[in-house]
Amino acid sequence: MISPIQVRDMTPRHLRNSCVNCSLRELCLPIGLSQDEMSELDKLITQARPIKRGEALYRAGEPFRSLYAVRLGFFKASVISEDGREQVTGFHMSGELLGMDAISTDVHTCDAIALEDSEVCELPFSDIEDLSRDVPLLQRHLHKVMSREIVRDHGVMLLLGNMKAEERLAAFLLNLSQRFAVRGYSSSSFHLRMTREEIGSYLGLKLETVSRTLSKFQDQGLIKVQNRLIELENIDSLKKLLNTCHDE
Amino acid sequence: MISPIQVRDMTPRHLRNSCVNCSLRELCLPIGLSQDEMSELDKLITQARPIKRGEALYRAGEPFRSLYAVRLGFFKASVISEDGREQVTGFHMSGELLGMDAISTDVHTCDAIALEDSEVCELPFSDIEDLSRDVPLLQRHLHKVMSREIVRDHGVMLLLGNMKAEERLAAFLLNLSQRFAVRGYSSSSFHLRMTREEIGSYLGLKLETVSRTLSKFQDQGLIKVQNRLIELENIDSLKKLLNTCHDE
DNA sequence: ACGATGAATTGATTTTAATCAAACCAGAGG
DNA sequence: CCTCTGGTTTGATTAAAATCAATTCATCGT
Repeated sequence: MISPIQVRDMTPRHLRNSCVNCSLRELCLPIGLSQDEMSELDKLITQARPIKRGEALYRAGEPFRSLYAVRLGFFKASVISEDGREQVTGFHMSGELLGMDAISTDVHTCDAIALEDSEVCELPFSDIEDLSRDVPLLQRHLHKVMSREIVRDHGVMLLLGNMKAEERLAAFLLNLSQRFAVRGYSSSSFHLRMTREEIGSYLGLKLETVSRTLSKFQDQGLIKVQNRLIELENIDSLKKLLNTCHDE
Repeated sequence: MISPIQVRDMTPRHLRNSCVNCSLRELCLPIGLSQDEMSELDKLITQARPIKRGEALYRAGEPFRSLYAVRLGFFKASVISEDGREQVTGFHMSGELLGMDAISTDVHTCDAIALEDSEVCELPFSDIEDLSRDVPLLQRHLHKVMSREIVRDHGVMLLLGNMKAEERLAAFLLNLSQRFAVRGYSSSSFHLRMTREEIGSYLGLKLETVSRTLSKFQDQGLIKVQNRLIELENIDSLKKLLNTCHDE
């Protein structure tokens, strides 16, 4: 049986061959399924579906049928307000689950757009529910994954409600860094898949502010920026930017 | 059997007597359980627990065992960042469910503080999971409730990321108004249970800005403010404040 | 290789909300 | 009834980020 640790340390390349593995990281990884349960799960998962850069995996308003596990690539999820303002609610990379917002109304409430050529596994939600009735570990894990999304959202609220531009950017870069690290990529050097405007939308800033703040970090020797390539040169100082208490 | 509409229209007073009813609105209301299933559910629910104004229902760091359905009263939920900044993540009133963030790690990540004398039903989560394996409608509904929380959080992100102070306040007041209405209270006249500072924390504003903005609304004849008593005098104009597109 | 296009940077200015500061008010307890 | 306290309002000033505007840069297709 595959232990959580083993899979967690696998490089993305290793994850490519099995669709079960792809969905494992977020949906059903740390749960120790039996062989039988694994193969049940396997049946559930349809062929991997490729999504080209710029394409939508789904859009707000479309009927909800499935969750999607990102197998490969990079997505942004965003909501559009009635008056047309976009708010990016998250960036999602391999192993993460998309579409949980849609369960509540059986209609997608976000757009999910691929920011690079990507692949997803489609997980029909009614199958997940059926299976999770028979496999308590899966049930438990589904709940954890949804809860984790709520916790993540609370973190973003804290960021948007309390932090200054510099802190937001620092938090953003450190978060990306950490997530790349988990996936076996460099934590200190990575390529941003999104525009400054999309970063700004996520962080509640205008694109000019994002650009300026990145430049400032560069001037301070914290990072190196070459267009979308970011190198973190002083992670500790970035972290200090976050922990420094400003008020009271 | 109780239809959703019936219960939805019940006044809070009617909801007092049965603990099942209290948790119905959010957790298991719109699902049409059989009598048997209802009584199963009933067993699960422990005695209502009173929480005095100012007391914590739970605090971040405490082990997670149960979700809580607010039976009566008013709560704020808030996260504290490492450096001590508070972000109110939500206000919760009767019929709403608290604690879903804790499922992910089995530890509470928020504080939940009563803003007036309140009562909650404790719903041991392992019981919910057990029961929801046998009662698909409950399973489905639990998923919907968690998903709704995610959608709600996305709405807050949109508010924090995109809106100006006036829009945030307008959205906040209209949201409260609507939620009071659903519970059979006046939608145009209500008492704020929270301080200006708590409103500000939720909306990503300082308390002075909240106060000033309320005063401005009053000057414009949109609302009347007498300390914590709010009267909405021109709901349409408040809504217009939201829908008006400012950029592009 | 070259122009076109979308993205990013940088500067100048304005707007917005935060901050600092000083009253003011309402309710609780003696 | 009065005082104390926490909460609120309001004003003056400052700080932060948005906005407006102009280049510059990078990529892609021809």
